[in-house]
Amino acid sequence: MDVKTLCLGMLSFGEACGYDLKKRFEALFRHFYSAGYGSIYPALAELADAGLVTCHSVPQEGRPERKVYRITEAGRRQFDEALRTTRPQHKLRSEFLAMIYFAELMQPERLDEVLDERLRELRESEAHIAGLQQAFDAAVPVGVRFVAGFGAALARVAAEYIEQNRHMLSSAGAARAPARRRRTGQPVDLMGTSA
Amino acid sequence: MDVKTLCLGMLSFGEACGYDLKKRFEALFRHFYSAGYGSIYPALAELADAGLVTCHSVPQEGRPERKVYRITEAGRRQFDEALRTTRPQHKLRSEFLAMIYFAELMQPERLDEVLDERLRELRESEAHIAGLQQAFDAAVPVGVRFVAGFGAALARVAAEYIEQNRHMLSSAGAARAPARRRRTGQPVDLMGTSA
DNA sequence: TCAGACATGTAATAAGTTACATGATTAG
DNA sequence: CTAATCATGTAACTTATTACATGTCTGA
Repeated sequence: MDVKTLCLGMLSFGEACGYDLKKRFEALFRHFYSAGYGSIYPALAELADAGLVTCHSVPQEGRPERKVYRITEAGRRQFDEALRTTRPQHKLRSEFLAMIYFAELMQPERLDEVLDERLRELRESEAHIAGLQQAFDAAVPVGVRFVAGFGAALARVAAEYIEQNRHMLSSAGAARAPARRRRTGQPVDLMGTSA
Repeated sequence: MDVKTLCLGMLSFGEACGYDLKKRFEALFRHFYSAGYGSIYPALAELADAGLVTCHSVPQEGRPERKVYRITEAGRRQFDEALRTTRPQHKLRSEFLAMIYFAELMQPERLDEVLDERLRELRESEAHIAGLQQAFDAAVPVGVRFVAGFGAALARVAAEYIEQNRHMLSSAGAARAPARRRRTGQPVDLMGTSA
């Protein structure tokens, strides 16, 4: 599911211009998918070229014109096909966790800074989703509800985990382990394969 | 934190060849970071060019030679710098959630298939991490423990969420909502902005 | 007056994934 | 005999990110 397919899917809920789509992605997909103008506009142009959407320009007073895109029947078929055949991946790329992995090489202040920043982002994400959920009415598709709840659940647990376990990263534990490794000079058996 | 920096960090725990690094990434980073040979080998070559690691070839009988990489002092400084200054992002790209977002457009069987597949992957991830954790001994760095626990917590909650909420995606709810939209012909207000 | 919303796009760049290419050994 | 493990790499491809480019209106 690339940005192109996602735009197609979004348009199946109703017409929109590129700017609208960006806002919707921002509001609803923020916690699990990102898409900037640099990928949305080219995607819409390609969809139009392929006849999967139509585009009509709407001039406006005092603002730039809107290019409103609407999905075609061919577009709906194409999206349906994508839903049936695309393998839905779920990929996390966390430089945060990668960094924490090396916690013992970090300054305690830096470590706190990184953890606090992540907590702040998680809290913000929780609040954002809570705001969305409050605005949901009966007509909101079940999938939209489901993914919002999913995001809320993950953010809550991630924040709790950090709060409840960050103590193990601080001085107490961090001071001993590296000392031991420096004494022996042996690489750590990180996978338990040599034991 | 790109693959290059991550290789540098891994090498700070002990020397290794590209093949080893791949295995370690696979074992320890699998749930939050992916790196294939196609990114690891070029990364190591660049690190060597920059003098951040040294490389010595070790011929072996009956197997291809190993190119063993060892981090240099300059390399340690560079990695330290990266830990101090890199902004640790945490990015999820979930085509799974994107697909579920459109659940009402999916065939019930396909929906089940997708949910079951994700559950299977989550269970596998949980089992994999549990295996790692059992092999941990006292010398395992605290950061390694922390990220393993983090992954376990997230996988558990994700699986629970799916199991406890998948019912809302099935026929009962899914049948009504789209009907309403088709009757009115109005785009759904997905962000609660027009309410 | 100054930031932010509205609205579109292109081009350069970065980065990773996939496929290709090779080849011996070993366990089932 | 067949698949997996060991071990290295390149090249093409796909994709998204970032910076650039432009300009008005509105609210604080």
